[in-house]
Amino acid sequence: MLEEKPDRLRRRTQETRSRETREKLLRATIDVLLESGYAGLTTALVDARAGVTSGARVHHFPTKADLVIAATAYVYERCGELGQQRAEAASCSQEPLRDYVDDCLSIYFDWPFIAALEVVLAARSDPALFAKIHPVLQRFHDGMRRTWLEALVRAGYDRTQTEIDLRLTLNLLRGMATNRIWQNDAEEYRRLIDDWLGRVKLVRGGDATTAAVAGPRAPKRPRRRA
Amino acid sequence: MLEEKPDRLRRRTQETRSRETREKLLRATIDVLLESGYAGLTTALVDARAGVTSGARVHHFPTKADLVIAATAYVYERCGELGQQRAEAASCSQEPLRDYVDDCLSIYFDWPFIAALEVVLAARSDPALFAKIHPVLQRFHDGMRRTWLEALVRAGYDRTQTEIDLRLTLNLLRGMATNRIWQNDAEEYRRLIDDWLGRVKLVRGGDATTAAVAGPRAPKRPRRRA
DNA sequence: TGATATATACCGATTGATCGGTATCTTTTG
DNA sequence: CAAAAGATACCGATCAATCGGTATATATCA
Repeated sequence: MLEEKPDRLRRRTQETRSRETREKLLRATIDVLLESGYAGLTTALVDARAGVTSGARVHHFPTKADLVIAATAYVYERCGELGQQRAEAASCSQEPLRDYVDDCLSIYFDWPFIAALEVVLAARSDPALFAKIHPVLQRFHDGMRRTWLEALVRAGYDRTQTEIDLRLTLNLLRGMATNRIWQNDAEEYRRLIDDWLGRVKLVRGGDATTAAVAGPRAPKRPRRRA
Repeated sequence: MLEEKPDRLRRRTQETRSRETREKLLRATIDVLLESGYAGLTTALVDARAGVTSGARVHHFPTKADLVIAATAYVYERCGELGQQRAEAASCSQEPLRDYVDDCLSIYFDWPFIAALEVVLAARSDPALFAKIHPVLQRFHDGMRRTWLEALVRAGYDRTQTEIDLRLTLNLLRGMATNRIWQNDAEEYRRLIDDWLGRVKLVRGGDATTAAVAGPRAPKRPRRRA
């Protein structure tokens, strides 16, 4: 009864097997979270989606909470890395605040926001879950804010004002993202965002048509407050 | 066998009994929704909170979904009425956009938003629930937008620009409200809102210090676009 | 008015299904 | 072989909904 599996298919170390199963489970958890919500997320659904038995799941993630937390952290990690890359690229862009918006949109107008919101809302009435999820969120948001702030400062933007601009922009987009759950009027969002970006330019540079466009090339600190 | 119940306690019509029970159930549903979330909302919890038997609940609201939908509509109705009153009062106020913000805050920075978000997010993955909840949301938002827009126009604001301002403001506040679920930094929100209101004034009137303040007393149409 | 009929409100035990978690056994890897 | 990984069977708790029945209010009519 010798196994005749070709060598190219063998050589599966335990670490590899383990990692693969874990990843399948995490991805499946996100999928189910998006499709059925936290309330509809059952371990059986995750097992089926991942193509894994319940025993395997329990082996890696003893409880449902462990699974959800790990999945959320997994998502945020990817998003954080992506954001960092984009921020770096944006620091020598023509319109870095627009790049920030685009980066936010890729999170808030897409599945990562939905997944996170499902978990956050569930954690609202589950102290144990909240305690574990809070540091993950905190870390991600602090990192993103810091990364983008530095990138914009490097591009010649005023630090104090930009800090406010970033926060306003983020909350504006987050509000739209929340609304999008039940009403997705993409055209309206686009118009509002354009209008908003126009105002930020106006306030920053004093003149709408020249200031921000000059941004990176002429880092002469175009400040102006109140 | 004459009944000697004093007259002041008798005369409970069926309609009265019915209304009382229904209202107790709806309030209890909101309470449980806020305390335990949609996932943690069980009919037994609602029964206990309302001080009503399961039979009574079923009689008025056959299914859990019926209960939740009715409760949500109940909340939105109250909020809509309140908003209408506030908008009317604001049309002859010193700073009506600030009044709009305050009205929004009373909804978004308080329990109505939480309750609504729980339901909306649940409805996201429950088509039947979604179909029933969508008209309720649509109606409320359209009403509020229209009410406040007319109030501000009456106060002398430019219609086209104000429509955008209202939408931007709403989404900004909604974004903060969503963030508040897991991180409540009231002081930061206050600063951001002030900054935002300052910019809106700036754009509208051309001059930050005079334009909007002049609003109601001198409704000389302080328009000025682009 | 008062007796009767009917409709509405309410009760609570039960049920069938679901779900998270445990316990145990088998397979794979080192 | 030993230990990690994975599979299978099962348990106890929970929950939404059903259902047969009682109590109260209202309509009908003699």
